[in-house]
Amino acid sequence: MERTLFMNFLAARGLKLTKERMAVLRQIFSIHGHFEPERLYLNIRSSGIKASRASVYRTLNLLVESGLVERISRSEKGNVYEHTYGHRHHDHMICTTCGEVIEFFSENLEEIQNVICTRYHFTGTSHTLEIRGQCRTCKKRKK
Amino acid sequence: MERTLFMNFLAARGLKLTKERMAVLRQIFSIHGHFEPERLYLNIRSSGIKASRASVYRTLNLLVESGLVERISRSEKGNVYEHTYGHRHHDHMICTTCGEVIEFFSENLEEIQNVICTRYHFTGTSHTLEIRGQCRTCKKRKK
DNA sequence: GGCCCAATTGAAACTTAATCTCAATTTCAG
DNA sequence: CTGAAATTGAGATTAAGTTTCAATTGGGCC
Repeated sequence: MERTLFMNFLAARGLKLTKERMAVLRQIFSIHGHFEPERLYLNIRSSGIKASRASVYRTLNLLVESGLVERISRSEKGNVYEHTYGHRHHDHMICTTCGEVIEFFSENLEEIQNVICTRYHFTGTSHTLEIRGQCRTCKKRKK
Repeated sequence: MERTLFMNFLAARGLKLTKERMAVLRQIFSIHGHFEPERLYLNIRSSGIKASRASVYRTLNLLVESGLVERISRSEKGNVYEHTYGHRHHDHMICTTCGEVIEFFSENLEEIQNVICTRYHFTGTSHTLEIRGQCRTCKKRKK
């Protein structure tokens, strides 16, 4: 699982397996869905493990490089991440009022992108689609 | 044109039409394509008009609110904007090898997104689709 | 196990984009 | 033209994220 993959990644780079790095990894994969670095840091803290903000950020970057975690957006108040290992690809809708993130997937959308790539002789390897607007709740509230 | 639209927007809000705001507007619409706030500020400066960074940022936000300008991404080094008025909406393909940016538009893609939004009771106001991969030239070269 | 050294850590300083403060200035309705 | 309200600029402030560097630690090697 992700633990082994991360260990292999570290080994391949001559990096060390520290308790701080393990704590970050464990915490990230225990979070269901999106998270911000600060929340990650606080979660780790409140779980009794001591790790500095610097280490949390450093490990986060390593995890992104390893492909286990992906940065999915930059909000007003910083980056948002999610772990990708064990997660099917999906896109996001983001409510600009409350910040809620809705995940969705559309086979149709994927297919059309392939068609477009072919038309432009482009070899697509990945994509990010972010739809911004208002979620049901915020839309109602505004009335 | 954009000038009139912006003036109407300001008037509707009881805001004033200042030379600084006009300078920002003029500069933005003279830039073909994407720009960053800092570049905008420097351009205005070097064109002889004096306007502070604060005013540039403040006006930029007003323009986004008015719908004349759109923030298209948040890069490592700040936000990237483009003016939308007089520009048809489009998405981007980015070659990860050479950095080339291909703009494209697909009515199909737009429609499917509307369908998805409806399904999730989400009121989409804008979106960003970025397809990463290799352009024709780089693909050929790699062989 | 124990040695050794490169990698890692934490605390605090730093960086950078963007926002805020507030006194002085400017706009514009009347 | 006048005055109230909005705006401006310079510099202070904020906050996310990175860097610095001395002290600590992991892990290959014997």
